[in-house]
Amino acid sequence: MATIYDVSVLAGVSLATVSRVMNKNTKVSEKTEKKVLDAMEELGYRPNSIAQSLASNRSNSVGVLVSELHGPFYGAMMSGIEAELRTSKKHVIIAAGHSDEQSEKEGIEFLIDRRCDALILHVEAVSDEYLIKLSKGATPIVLINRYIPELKDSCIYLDNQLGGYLATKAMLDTGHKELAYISGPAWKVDTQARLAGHKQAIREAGLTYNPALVFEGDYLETGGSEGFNVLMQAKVNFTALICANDEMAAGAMDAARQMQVDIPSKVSIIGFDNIILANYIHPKLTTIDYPIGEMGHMAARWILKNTYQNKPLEIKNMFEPAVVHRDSISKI
Amino acid sequence: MATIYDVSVLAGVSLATVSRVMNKNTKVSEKTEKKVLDAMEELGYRPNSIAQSLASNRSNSVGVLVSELHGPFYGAMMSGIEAELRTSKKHVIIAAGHSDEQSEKEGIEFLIDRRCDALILHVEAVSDEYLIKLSKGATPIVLINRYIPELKDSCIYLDNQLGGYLATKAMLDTGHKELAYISGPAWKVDTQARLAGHKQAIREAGLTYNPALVFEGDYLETGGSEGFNVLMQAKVNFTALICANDEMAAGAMDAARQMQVDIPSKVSIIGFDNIILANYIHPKLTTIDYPIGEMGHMAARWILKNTYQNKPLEIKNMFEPAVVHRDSISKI
DNA sequence: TTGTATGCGTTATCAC
DNA sequence: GTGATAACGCATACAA
Repeated sequence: MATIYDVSVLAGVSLATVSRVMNKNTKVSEKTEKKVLDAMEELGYRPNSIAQSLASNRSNSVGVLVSELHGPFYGAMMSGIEAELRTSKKHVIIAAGHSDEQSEKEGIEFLIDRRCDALILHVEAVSDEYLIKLSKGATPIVLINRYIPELKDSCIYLDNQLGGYLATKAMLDTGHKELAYISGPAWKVDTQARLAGHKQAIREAGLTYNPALVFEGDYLETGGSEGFNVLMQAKVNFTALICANDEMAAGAMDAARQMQVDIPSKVSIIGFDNIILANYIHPKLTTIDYPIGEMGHMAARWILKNTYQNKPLEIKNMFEPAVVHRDSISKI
Repeated sequence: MATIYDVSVLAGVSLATVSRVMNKNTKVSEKTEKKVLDAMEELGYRPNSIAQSLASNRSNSVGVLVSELHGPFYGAMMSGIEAELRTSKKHVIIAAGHSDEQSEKEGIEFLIDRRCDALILHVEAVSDEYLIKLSKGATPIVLINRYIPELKDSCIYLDNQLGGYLATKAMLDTGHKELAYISGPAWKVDTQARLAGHKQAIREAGLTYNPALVFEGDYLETGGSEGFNVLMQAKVNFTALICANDEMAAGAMDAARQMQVDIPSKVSIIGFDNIILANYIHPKLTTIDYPIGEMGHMAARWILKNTYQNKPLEIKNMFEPAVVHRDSISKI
């Protein structure tokens, strides 16, 4: 592979001059520039970005840590990030954290060792303290889907409580008064926020919150089915079921079908996240839109602005969810 | 950040010795090793992988080019790749090609410039010639989901024709004789192979292939709906519909529901790919399993073996699809 | 076993 | 406007 040195020899200029025409930061006379460009062309020269990084202390890469690489949610997020970064010639290094503390920490260290210029983290298992300490380090970080007061400017998050509120409100507004709820794992912050929104809506409606109508799921389809079965067998009545994510809603719908419980005439269901699946199942799932792709874009833009000083970009930290009306809720 | 130099000073040894204890390739006395390790610990030393790469001419990173970052298919693939590579401390740099020739080429150059040790490519738009020429370069490449005779040892692919054959055979075996087919875009190689398998099965069954029963879709849900509608409006009868991928099958099922055509009693449907969606829709979609996650693993293993000389790993180039029986086919 | 010296391909700070 | 030359942080051939 041709190096900058080869180019300089062929062009009959110094090594520094070649570097200059590449980086366009210093004036170079037109004719020497042409000589250099021609030499590059002839040699098929491609800069070695590793060497560039070492010398400039900039890797032009941003590390992204997600829980899983598969799944519709993270796909949309990474797609948003990549699209935004690509236009600025930055690139993405990915790692998976698997929602496990040790694994998440390893992933983060891994990315820092690669000298990423900044990190976009979607982490669930590490503590706030760890992240706060991390943010004091040399590598800027932006948090997606997590809100930490001390780090609020670098958090891109959804108002999960509002989402839980809106989901519940959608049921209340259509006349439902007996509401069941399938939540995510209790330790997750978004689980807590969504449930808090649920309670808030119930309170505002003058109803009383009944823990017997809540089932703790796992954000997986199976948890949804299980939750539906458990709730049906319990001695509680409900006409509406709020699921903390779409996958559990799909599982619940499946369980309902097996029990011959018609959706939505017998039980109305609403999901959360608006993953692509929601539009495919039958009846099409009414859900809460989680603009994760847009949030990925925003996280990338945050980095473009704060780490690469690109432009005076507008940053929006908090995103608001909205109800996507489809066919899984019926009036009562 | 502490450098190898800082460590050497604190440990009272030479710079080279520190490097040695890191790379474990040369013998170092136990006590000096301990001195070094302690110094590293004390300084919180983390090797600069950029500098390592420059000096060793190894980036320990493999570039992955996929068409899209979102979507269940690529997610599963990347997940397989990352899992396999992570265990060997290699990392993944991703780029998206968007099924566009120019974009795919840019992505590839981008990854090569980053001095990836090897590339895993899922490309559709670039020509065989381009890839053959590329393979002669310094960076090893492995192709996923593409078969090029000249490059066969570095291709990890599915027997798409067999898949098309099996899908059709599944219909024939349950008594169907009037088969409609919704294909992908004609220019794609997997489209062609799947259709070829379809024709082969028809031929073997002693039936005649009727182009009027084939609709060219786009591998998207909308293409499936459109295809179903077009086929229904045409003056052709069919009791079975073979879709070249699951998304189109889902679209077709949706169109069928709107036309009050019951699946599978009136029309049986089979998909292709076995994306996660197939298990969520109703009726659960019978389809052809595409072990893309496993193939991602294998591609990564190929690189571990050929580029990093890791172990005597077994490489399987061709994967065979299999029918996943669910609920969208009924006997006739 | 350990140390010295050189190179990897750039960028950047000086001079001129 | 252009050219030397010193970093950048590490690996490694060669000595000792």
